Amino acid sequence: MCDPIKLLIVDDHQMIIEGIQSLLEDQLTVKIVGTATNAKLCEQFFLTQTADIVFMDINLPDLSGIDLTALLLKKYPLLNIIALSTFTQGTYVRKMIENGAKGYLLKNASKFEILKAIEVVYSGQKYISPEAQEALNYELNLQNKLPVITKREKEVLVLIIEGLSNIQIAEKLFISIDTVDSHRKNLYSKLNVNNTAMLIGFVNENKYLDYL
Amino acid sequence: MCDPIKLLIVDDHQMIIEGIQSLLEDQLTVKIVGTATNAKLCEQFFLTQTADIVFMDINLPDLSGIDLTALLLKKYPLLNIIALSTFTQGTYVRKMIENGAKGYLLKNASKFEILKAIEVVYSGQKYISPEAQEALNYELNLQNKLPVITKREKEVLVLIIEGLSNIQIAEKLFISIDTVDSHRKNLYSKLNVNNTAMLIGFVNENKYLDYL
DNA sequence: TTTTATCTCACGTAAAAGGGTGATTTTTAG
DNA sequence: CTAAAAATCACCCTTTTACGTGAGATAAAA
Repeated sequence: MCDPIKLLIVDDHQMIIEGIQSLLEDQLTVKIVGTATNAKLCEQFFLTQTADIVFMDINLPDLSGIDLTALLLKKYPLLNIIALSTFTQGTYVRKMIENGAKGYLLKNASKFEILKAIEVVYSGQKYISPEAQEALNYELNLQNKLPVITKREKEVLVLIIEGLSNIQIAEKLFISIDTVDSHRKNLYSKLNVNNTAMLIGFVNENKYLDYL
Repeated sequence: MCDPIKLLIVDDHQMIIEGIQSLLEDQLTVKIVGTATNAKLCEQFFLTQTADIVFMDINLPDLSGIDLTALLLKKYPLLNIIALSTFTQGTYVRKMIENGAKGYLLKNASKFEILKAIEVVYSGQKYISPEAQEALNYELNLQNKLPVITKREKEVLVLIIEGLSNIQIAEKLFISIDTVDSHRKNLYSKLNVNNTAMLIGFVNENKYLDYL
């Protein structure tokens, strides 16, 4: 018989760690070799030990799981990281996968699903939970449908949202007021709105700035 | 020796339920008499059974834990409900306490803190975790410092945020444009901003509409 | 009852936004 | 290298905001 799969759990919630341990304690094929409640402890773990699979929470106190994933994979490219999240936010799923995570699990996952994720990822494939996959599809779909704006337009957009007038924006970007006005008009046109409030509403509703 | 304290866990995350069970399984003073992964199942539980303490997650799939707390306490006023949340959002803490919850625990609570919360609440007192208390204080503090606006001003504010012009707002509220303009001016003055974008920015940053 | 807050409306002015059109330069990508 | 996209600027006109000031009507609180 082969060695059990070495699992590291990174999550700042003791309950979650205990929950996973409890769910997996009778499982001989998986062994929890460590737990970390923040990014720093996780990094320290890898200084002396290793793991086959990492369960990575998205929300960590010191560093986001998204960034920690990128950081770890830069050092240890062969690591199998499975995201562990409370919410099904397409943006998170997308970013984790982009950063090299091999799987995405929700915290309401059943024991069966957890084991499946571990096995699938350990065998070299990806495992994304159905809800997360759906959110990801929705996200990618939405992303394709969202209007594309240019770099400069984004700069102007951000400043508009911050409450600057066209004049102030012009001063800040060292361009003419007319140019700012042009960018503003193009934004209105592309995002299909016709005043500042609607512009900001669009950005908020679609979390538009996350895409740029 | 007295009977163990009957505990009901309401949380849609299997890991959390398992985690709490695992943390409390060697504890003879507490017995988990049920678990519910949504509001409906929780209500059904109380049709046939009862509990001394309820661990109530804030984020449930069908109904928020905040609303479910209010609903349960209307039917069973003597219930001891302890909120269970991932995040320390002052608004949540405030609303749960306002709705009659007897305690507030974070999901990164230790076994010791969980037991303490159960005991304190069971003895008739309130238990709010330090972080939650701090957030609550901050919230209440902030709340006192936030400008007060009138009912009508709020109506106008909401419509401004939705992107309506003064004219459209005037039509909607059956008042003159000048009146809308007055309300707008008063809003700007009270919230210390000087254009629409800053107004919306203020509302978003302070989650201002939650207070009204 | 009397004060106070709220809601209402009006007038006027200056600044800014909203909308259209067109044109030049610079960058980027095929 | 060349076509397309992006960024720049200009001018026009209308509408809307922004800001000030004042004031009557009504409802709530002291």
